[in-house]
Amino acid sequence: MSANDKSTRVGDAYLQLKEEIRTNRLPPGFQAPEPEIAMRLGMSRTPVREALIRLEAEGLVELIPRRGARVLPISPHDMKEIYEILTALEPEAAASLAARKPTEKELRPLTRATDDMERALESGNLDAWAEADDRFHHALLDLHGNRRLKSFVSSLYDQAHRARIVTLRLRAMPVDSTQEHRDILAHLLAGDAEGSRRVFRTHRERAANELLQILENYRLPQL
Amino acid sequence: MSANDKSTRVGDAYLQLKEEIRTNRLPPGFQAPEPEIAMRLGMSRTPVREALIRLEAEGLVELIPRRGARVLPISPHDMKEIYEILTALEPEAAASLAARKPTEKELRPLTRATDDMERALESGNLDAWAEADDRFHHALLDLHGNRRLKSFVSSLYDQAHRARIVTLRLRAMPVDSTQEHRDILAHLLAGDAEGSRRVFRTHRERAANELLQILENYRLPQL
DNA sequence: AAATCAAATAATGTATGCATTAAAGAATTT
DNA sequence: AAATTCTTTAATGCATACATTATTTGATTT
Repeated sequence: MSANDKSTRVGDAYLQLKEEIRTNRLPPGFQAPEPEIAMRLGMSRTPVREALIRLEAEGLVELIPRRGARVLPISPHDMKEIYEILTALEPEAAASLAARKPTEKELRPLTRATDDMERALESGNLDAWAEADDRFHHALLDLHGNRRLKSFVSSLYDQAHRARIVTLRLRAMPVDSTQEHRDILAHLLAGDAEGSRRVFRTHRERAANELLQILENYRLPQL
Repeated sequence: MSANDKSTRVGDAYLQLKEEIRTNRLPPGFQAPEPEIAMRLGMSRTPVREALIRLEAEGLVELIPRRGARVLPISPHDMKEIYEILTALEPEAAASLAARKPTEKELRPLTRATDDMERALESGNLDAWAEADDRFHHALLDLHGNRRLKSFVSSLYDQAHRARIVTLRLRAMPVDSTQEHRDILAHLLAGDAEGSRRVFRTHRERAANELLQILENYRLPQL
């Protein structure tokens, strides 16, 4: 998960593998036996194995008995599952955050993230946009404070990440999405729980539809 | 998680430790170094270690560098976190299940669980009641079909389990709760999405309040 | 007796060894 | 050539070994 990653081999293996999966350097479907992975990472099988167990628990990897570790591909069905959960959780989190009337200062990280999204949009920097988008959602979870919620939702983000970076380039500029973040922020600032929930929910539903539409149009059954 | 637990030592260690934690034979706060646990389970450290990593990922155990594994206690704050998430997820799941108009036959497991809860209530068998209650919630998740949702919610049940069995005995018979399950079932049978959501949500909110109330009244800051 | 420091103990993190057994490949039969 | 059986190869699951280092114990000093 996140605890003891200070400078142990397990922690290194975990972080490195996770990053390589996120960035598609280890593409979906990639499969390799433990000894090979261990060799690539310059360590013995033991720490690699432990890292893989953690990655499996997070749904990024599958450990197949005699064939090694496999990077799990994401299908449209997976994305449906993920977005269905996000649609239930995030609007609720936004609502309860709004309900406790957060100060402008508290919401600063969200404001900054939204500003950055707008800036990135203007300059057409999609990577920067995606990064700010991610930051917005993570900051919201941080403010909300429910540790379990944050950790679970984060793992869903991680799972969906690859699909998102692919589709990001296959569609028009995310103008709506950016505007929706601005709206959510406004409702949070106003301490409007119901409004926050509603707008966030719309945001997630629209995003999910859009993404699934793209996966379908471009016939991407597997990412 | 759940995949290869056929008859490997890791799988055995995992299942056995999990069960001992659930049933308080390894009580909250219990701590022991790996070699000791390995000895108790009659195997070497290696498989124990791997099992512990999985249990840590599920939030049941904490691995503290030089002190061994610790069974995580559940505090009222933890229960709040857990119930907050369940309150967001389960009603939503019920609603979407209702929306697709499940047949009476499909809902049979829920009916049976509800019947069993009523029977257990009449005969005053609290353990049977708790088992049927659990069964109801799991069956709902199965019907709903979202694998990720089921696995996450299940892990939350597991975390909360100990607190629930303790409080079960510290309160009046769960008459309301049973009735609420009957109601939820009726709404599901009627294919009433909004009704299902509403009733389930009420159910969760009431249950959460009740439980937290008990923890507070009996001064149980740690379970 | 309290405090300080040194030696002993023990737990972890990791590497390595090894038996078992699935998968791949070779050899044989039909 | 296809099918079948036998060999070989190699990956896993687990045990074990070991260096490192936190913790405890014991000795020494004040």
